[in-house]
Amino acid sequence: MSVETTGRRRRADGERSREKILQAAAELATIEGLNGLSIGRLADTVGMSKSGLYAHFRSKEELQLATVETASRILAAELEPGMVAPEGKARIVALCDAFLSHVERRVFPGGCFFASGAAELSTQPGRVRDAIATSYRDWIALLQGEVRTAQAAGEIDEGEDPEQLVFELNGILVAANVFFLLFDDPAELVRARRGVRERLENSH
Amino acid sequence: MSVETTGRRRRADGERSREKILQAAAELATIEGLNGLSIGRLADTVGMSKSGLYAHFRSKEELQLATVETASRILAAELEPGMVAPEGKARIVALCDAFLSHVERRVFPGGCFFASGAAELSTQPGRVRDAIATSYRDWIALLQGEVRTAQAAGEIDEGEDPEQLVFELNGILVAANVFFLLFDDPAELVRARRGVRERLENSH
DNA sequence: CCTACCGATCGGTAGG
DNA sequence: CCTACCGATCGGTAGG
Repeated sequence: MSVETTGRRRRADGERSREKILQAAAELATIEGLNGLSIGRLADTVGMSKSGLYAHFRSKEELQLATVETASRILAAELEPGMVAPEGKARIVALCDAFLSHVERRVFPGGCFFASGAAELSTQPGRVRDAIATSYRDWIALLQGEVRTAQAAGEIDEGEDPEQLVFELNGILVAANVFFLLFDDPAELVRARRGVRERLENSH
Repeated sequence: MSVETTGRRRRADGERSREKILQAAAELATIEGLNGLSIGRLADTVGMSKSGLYAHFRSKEELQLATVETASRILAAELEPGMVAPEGKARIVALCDAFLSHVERRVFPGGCFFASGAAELSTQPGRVRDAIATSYRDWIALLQGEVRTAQAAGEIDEGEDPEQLVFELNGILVAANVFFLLFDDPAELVRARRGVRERLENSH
């Protein structure tokens, strides 16, 4: 076995270990918060020493930023069933359903990672807050693009303001997330699915 | 000056001091979170020693519970302009406007105390979480009552499900709160006011 | 309401 | 990736 092979294996182990840490961090952060998440407890969770984590991330902020990135990839994978639906109105409904499904299945135990992170960090300036805001802007821009596509296809009235419509749809999703968790009641998700559909019907 | 008078004054001083602590706690909690709020920093903020706070509150949980109660009274006072509007549809609009106004004026620097608290504590069982859930239920029940009154008066279609309608209105308010803070953009509040009005118009 | 203190835990570092 | 450690801060208490 050459030195090169050993080197590759070591690097691969490091990658796997890093992924394991970030997966746990993304889940824990939706319960403890991104600030409440402590490196000591995270280390215990993944069966590692605190300084073991510092070998992967130079500071808590670096860990938080990598965690946001990981959460972003997890959410993108969850939204994939929506992204493969026919563009326009159908895709908007499928994206909203995929979002609500990932909340219901508690992919993140504390609900949507970004709703949780936004609520916690919206008043705390810094790189972590900015990363969350950027992810949210991307999500909103994605939905707005689909609204415009739907308008061009005649599925949604040209008189609808895409920003207004997406604000309202997103409001339904955010509310479903927080009240599903607070009241532990799936009826909130049912109301959200109905709300999304009726809002889109009323837009044509 | 009698002993009795001194006793009364001392008690009044204690009350004022307690109110000062709780006012600061309610504001700080929307930035640091109800868990992130530390007794040491809160003591510094109000110019008192840590153990001075423990003379008022036996534990952090007691302080948190008293803080939720204070926030509830602050919010009720903010909603008063809505409560004095004519019952039914007008009161619903006025209540939503009063809510959005208190967010815009940053009565709590981190936005709605209960949205912030719900996002933080919805997955953390305990008395504080329960107190926030109860306050939210009261708010929702209040709006649902106004919807039924409006239906009885013929202002809102009898076919509307009050739970569904209030879920959607509340969704607009929750979304306005989080995105106004995250993007620091008053346009989110404009969209919320428009969304509330259009949703109510479409219900008749 | 204060000073003085407790054990536990925080983020982070030295050195290997 | 580890052990061993740092100063700071946490919630909370003793005693006044």
